[in-house]
Amino acid sequence: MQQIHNSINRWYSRNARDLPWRRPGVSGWEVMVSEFMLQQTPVVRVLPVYEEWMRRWPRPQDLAAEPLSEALKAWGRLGYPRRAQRLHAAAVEITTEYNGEVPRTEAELLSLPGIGDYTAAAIACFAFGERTVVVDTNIRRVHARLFGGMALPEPTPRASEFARAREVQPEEHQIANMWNISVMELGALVCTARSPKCEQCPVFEQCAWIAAGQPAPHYTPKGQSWKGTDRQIRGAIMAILREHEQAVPERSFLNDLAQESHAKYLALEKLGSPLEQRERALAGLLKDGLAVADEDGIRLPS
DNA sequence: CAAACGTGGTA
DNA sequence: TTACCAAGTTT
Repeated sequence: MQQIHNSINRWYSRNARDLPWRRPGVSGWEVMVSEFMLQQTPVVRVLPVYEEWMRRWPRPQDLAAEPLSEALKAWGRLGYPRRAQRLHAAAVEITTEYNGEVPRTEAELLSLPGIGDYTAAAIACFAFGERTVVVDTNIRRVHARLFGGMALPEPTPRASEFARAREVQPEEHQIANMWNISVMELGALVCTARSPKCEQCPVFEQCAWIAAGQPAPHYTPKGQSWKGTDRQIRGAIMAILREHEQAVPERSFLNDLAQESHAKYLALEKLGSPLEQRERALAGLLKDGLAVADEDGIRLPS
């Protein structure tokens, strides 16, 4: 096992990407912002938004002082705007409850909005050097192959996976912390979901999946639906709201846009979604607090 | 616990 | 072109 630890950590030291949130001396806030943005989102899309975000709001209290609408606009097209909402809410809580300092323990981090098991462990480890067991989709996949001999991990994480993740960790604190990021990076760059680059893998010789003859996945991925979903309509509505400083009349979203041909709302018009669905999507955004309604119409929340 | 939640690149 | 996938969290 120690050989595997050494191989992957050595691989990381030579192959790790130079990312802004990995620079020596980064603040807890920098790591935290990166982790929020990286949830379900590729690094290349995060980079430009992250740079502008940190330039504008270098501390939690800087973001906390802004209305939510500014955070949602700066979030742009990163996706899952509720992450921006929760990051803003977390910044407010850090400002009021933690004197503007990002907490360093997993338990405290876990209590903040938008921070679950993975993000709490990641911030505690990467920003503060706390000893944690980080388990993300990359690490789950590497473990499934290297130790489990399977092509992919189970669709939903099992308790046994977390137990195994703890068991395979190096004993020494510093080595274990590097192991967290090393395995994650290996999964992101080499042990990828589709067409893994096994010829580049530092633990090819020890891999249980290779030894088993690279068996195919024992299940077929469920797939994420998108076309014609409420999510698509919500995204289109949010895109419109981000572009309008003033409230947008509610009827602009609910009328038969195809016939009225409002050029401004082309994004919704092209979707040709049923009225009922547009109503449901808008109601969902209002319920989630990602949009608000007043006498003038719909706008981003202050 | 399954489902909902955005977006754009890649095969 | 369709489908998968990317540093998950919440309900």
